[in-house]
Amino acid sequence: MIRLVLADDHQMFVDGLKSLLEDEKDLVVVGEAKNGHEVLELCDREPIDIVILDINMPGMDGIQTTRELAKRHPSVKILGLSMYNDRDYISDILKAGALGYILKNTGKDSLLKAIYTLNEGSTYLSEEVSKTLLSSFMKAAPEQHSAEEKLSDREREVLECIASGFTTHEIGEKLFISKNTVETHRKNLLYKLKARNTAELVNKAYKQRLIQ
Amino acid sequence: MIRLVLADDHQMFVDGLKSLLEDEKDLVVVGEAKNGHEVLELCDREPIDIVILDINMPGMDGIQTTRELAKRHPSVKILGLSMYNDRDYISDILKAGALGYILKNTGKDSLLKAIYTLNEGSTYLSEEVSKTLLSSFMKAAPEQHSAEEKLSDREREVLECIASGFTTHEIGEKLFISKNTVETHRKNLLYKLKARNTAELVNKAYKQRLIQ
DNA sequence: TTGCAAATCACCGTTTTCTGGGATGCAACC
DNA sequence: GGTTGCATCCCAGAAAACGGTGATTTGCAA
Repeated sequence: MIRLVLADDHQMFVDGLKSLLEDEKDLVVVGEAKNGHEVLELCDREPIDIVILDINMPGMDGIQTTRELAKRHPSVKILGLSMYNDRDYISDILKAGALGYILKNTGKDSLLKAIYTLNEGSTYLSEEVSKTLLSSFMKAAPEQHSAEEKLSDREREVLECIASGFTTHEIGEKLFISKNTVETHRKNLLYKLKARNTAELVNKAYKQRLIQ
Repeated sequence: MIRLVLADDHQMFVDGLKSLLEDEKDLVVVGEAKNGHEVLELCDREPIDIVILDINMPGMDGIQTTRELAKRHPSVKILGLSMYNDRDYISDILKAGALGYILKNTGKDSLLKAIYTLNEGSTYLSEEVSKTLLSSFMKAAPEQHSAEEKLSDREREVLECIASGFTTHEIGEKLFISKNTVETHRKNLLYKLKARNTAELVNKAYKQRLIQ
């Protein structure tokens, strides 16, 4: 029996969801909440498997609630729910500790699938959500070809050392090459990334996701 | 009927997986690959629903393959597979365009669940993987207060200029202060962020989200 | 009012980076 | 068999960063 809590400030939505979920034999809704504080109280009081949490709630919102809940009750699985297929919402609530995210316009099937998947500790993101998150990931890493492909393995290695704060001499010792060689790599890196000095080099390396 | 491609450089593993998957009536393994190039060739030749891809392959590895595949055949769903529950692996392959990630030590059930979930375009991360990713997310935004609050406005301003590649002298002109002052700010920045030189300074500034 | 922290400026010697050369061996590709 | 890219090594002068120390002004808060 999976024990659920529903949290949404629209009572009618909660009622609908509740009736829908209780058609399932192995699900039971043990509590409802209109805001974050009520969710935390419910979870403090009795063992809960999954909290289905609207992101947009008055007072303590879904993100904050998730963060606090993940800290106080790490075993409770959190399913984020929202009308908006918004990259920042998705990313924020996942970072805060939610295991899944679905949109309110997705069907019953998707919701049930999310619940059962979360119940075993895995992650579920519905189709549209996956797409949004991926496309933003892809955008975040634009033309790798611009520079990434132009850097040799050795150059990348030296680049990392430079960013880590090692001097040319230290890098030479670390990689068992002469400091002159390291200087050459450094020169080539500056040229390839069009940077004026090490500071800008590290900056551009970050922006082009060559490090971290 | 879901059309699969299996990619792993260990033939025995591929064979085992294949026999396991073909017990399922609605799955068919239409190709096998030992490296990234073979995967791309297979997907160029015929329509594929899901590629199950080992991350650690000789030659073109799983990450690169995913990136290229996502570009050439966006409709193909990619399930990352690896022995290692490594945050960087997981995050890299998801950023590259994979929809799911499971570990080789997970059972048949989890694999099948992943396949069916991916097939409808949703995301699947197995339990351990979710935990790893979450714990790293949680760690990724720790004490911003540690340093952020300690930097003065002026220091932040100088920091940005340094990261942009301006020299001390140039920054002085830009901010209408003496280059000596800029040097002092630079020194204080190095001290406060515990960096050994500008390169590490910019690096740490990024990691602590002080810039960009 | 006292005290502290931030911002400003200064000096100076040492270390490191930056710049712009030149050079060789090796492997892959055409 | 030639070209190209990579890694390796060398040099030397100019520019910048680094490290230490000290000082003044200003503004805010205890």
